[in-house]
Amino acid sequence: MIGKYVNDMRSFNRFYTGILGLLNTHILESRFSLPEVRILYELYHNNNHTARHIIDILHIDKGLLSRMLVKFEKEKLIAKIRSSDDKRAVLLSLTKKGIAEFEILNKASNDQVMQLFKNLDDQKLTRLTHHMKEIQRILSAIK
Amino acid sequence: MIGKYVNDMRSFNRFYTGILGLLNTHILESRFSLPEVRILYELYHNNNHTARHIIDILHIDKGLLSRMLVKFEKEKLIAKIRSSDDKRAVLLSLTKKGIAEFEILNKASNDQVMQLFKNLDDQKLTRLTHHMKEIQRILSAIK
DNA sequence: TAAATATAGTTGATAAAGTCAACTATTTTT
DNA sequence: AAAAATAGTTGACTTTATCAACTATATTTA
Repeated sequence: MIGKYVNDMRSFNRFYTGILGLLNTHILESRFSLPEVRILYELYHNNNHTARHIIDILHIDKGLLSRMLVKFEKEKLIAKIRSSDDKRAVLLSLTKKGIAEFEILNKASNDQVMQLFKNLDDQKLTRLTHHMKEIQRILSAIK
Repeated sequence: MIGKYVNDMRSFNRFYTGILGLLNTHILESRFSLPEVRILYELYHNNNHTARHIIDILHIDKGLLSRMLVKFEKEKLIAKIRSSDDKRAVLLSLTKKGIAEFEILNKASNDQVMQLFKNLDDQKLTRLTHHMKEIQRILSAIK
């Protein structure tokens, strides 16, 4: 019965919402909001994103994004360069300062996960991440 | 190296944040907010919760919760009864209307997951939920 | 190719969500 | 019995998010 699977997934979703909440607490103590961190992440890993691209990936409101980018620019975390291909669009990239800031956040996030792992031995971690990869693999197929 | 595991988990977290976002879109189209739905869920599954209990489970601000409960009461979704054991505390329970409303939401959430599952065969679903349960089991140990 | 339509991004007005501290009424601790 | 702690409410405020209107440029289509 498929309903059983549905219940299992929903149970997991509630559980994992708690885990994600736990891991996000430290970020909320930083000077960045969660969506801000996600934007920085995208820019760190892929230079010359456009705002549109970020909207598509993160499903964030374009008005909200625009304002956050203005804030980032004011703080000199990002640079905006108008695209020569499409003059409506703006190419976004982290500045050195932006990169440095992100790396601090990133380090803190790693530490946070590390903390979570501290009572798990190597075998458990191997299994844990194996299960995660499998879920990712299975669910990626449904796009 | 433990750093590998950390990266794997963080990759999964980003991925699964997207899945949860996808599944929550329909809820955000309902007349309830996400935390409101989570509260209704708790009350549906455990009668005579106190507000404190819900705060501990959902890590929600008590001011915010208090207001949401007022809203629920106005809409006759919940009933509040002052505890006789502890007269500061209030016991919360869903009314018939609250139960009915929750069941509608719950049905919609099930349908949403069902939709996600529609391209996955039974074997994949068995595996998927197996991995989820294992993750839940491993991570539950770190409390 | 000119007109209509669509898209990228910005801005203003608002609404919804979340935070924080002060406060009342109890209960528990010392 | 006084002091400290807890449950819940309320008010003031900040942060996030939503939505529509708008400018500038690109793309489509008649």
